[in-house]
Amino acid sequence: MKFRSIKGTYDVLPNVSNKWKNVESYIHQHLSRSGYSEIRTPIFENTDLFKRGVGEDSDVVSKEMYSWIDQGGTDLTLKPEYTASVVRSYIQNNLNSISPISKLYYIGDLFRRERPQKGRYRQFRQFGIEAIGSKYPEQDAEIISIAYNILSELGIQDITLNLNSIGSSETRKKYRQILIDFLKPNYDQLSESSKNRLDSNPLRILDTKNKSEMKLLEKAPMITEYLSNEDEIHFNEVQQYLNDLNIPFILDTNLVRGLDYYTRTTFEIVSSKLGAQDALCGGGRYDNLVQSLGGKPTPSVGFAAGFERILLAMDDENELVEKNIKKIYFIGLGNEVKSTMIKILGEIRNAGYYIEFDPLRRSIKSQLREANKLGASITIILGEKEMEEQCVQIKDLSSGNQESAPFDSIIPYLKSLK
RNA sequence: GUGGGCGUAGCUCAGCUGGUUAGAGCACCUGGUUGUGGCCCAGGAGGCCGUGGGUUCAAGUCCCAUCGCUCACCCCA
Repeated sequence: MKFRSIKGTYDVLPNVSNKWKNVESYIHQHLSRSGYSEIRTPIFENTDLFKRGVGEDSDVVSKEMYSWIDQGGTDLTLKPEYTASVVRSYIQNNLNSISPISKLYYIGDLFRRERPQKGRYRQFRQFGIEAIGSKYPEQDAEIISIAYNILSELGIQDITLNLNSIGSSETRKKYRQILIDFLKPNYDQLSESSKNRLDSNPLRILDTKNKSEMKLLEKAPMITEYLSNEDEIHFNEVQQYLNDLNIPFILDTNLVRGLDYYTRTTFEIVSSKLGAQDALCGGGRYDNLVQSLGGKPTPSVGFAAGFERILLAMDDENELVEKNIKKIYFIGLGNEVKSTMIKILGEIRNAGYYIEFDPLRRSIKSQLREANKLGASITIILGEKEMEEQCVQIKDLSSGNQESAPFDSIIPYLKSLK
């Protein structure tokens, strides 16, 4: 086969597109009910936006972005994450002047050139929310609870909320040195990648999966011990509100996120139903991002969740099923009938019914089989006989009963069936 | 970028230690009388056995390479 979809991309085929649509519409509903408004930003941005926002040393920026120079010499990048783009728009459009708090959500496709595996694609879909403007812990708690509730209401079982605070940037600077001081004497026990990170980004060593490293880290000093007074008060309040909301969480002092902009609260929701890529959702507070992208200092919190992983983790039985709508199948027989058929079909469709016809000019037998396969409950049959009498046959497929109806009373007849 | 597993019909897979015209189930199409579905029955279509090379009298089967898929490392949603 000559052409196939690019590695790490996939087609959403008709048999699953409904599932996507249902999940998306549920998310739209839930988020607007919570007072969040949708924002859509372009699929590509200036490369520098992500370098500055996400961090030049992060893996995402340093080796996973789809970037190119366009014909005008501009360095562009397909969005590898949404937050930087939303914040750029927030600043550019002065959303702060409309309200001191902007509650935004998004649904869209992102691009990262990673090696594909279960739950990880090069073009993938995320939804997420950003609350820009509040520094208070109840905002953190709300964000976390929205994420948690959406996932559990979608019927995903075995979800766990992991929570941590990585403190303010000053706290982190202090802790960073303490961690380095702890790891240096154990340098030989570190993996290659951790050795490399020791200077560039030692905190990332904390969420290693390497068993011997994990053991070593059990004795490592925890970041939560070094939080400033204010960090700690904030963190305690977040936990208290989550308790008030009855949202179970696990404190995970090794939870350090990969994007550089996070401050204080970080969290992640994982599911055992996934493979190695078990994070359904991740997020946290980013109090410095707006400023570092050129806006006024504005505290913010948000999260992002991956659609592919949600669909993987969703119980098929808990699928949000579409209400059974009555389908009508129009059977036309013979050439003389076509133009009348098209006309009646249009009228019925305009009246709001679900109706389709056979564009292959197949036999009545085939058309009835097709109607049956599609799960139609009614067929309307129009052949030469009916043309002479200016009527159609309306057949109920479950009972097999069939009655004729004159052209001008088809819609009243259909209405009487309800 | 590194490693493991796997590539036979649209889908899920058989094909024993290399040996005749490559099979099944599901799906698809047609028919079971002249214009009536589901069930059933009969028939049909559909395969460069991923690709290229090698070993052999003989390769879907063995070897090498290559491409693709997949899982894991890594990273993250």
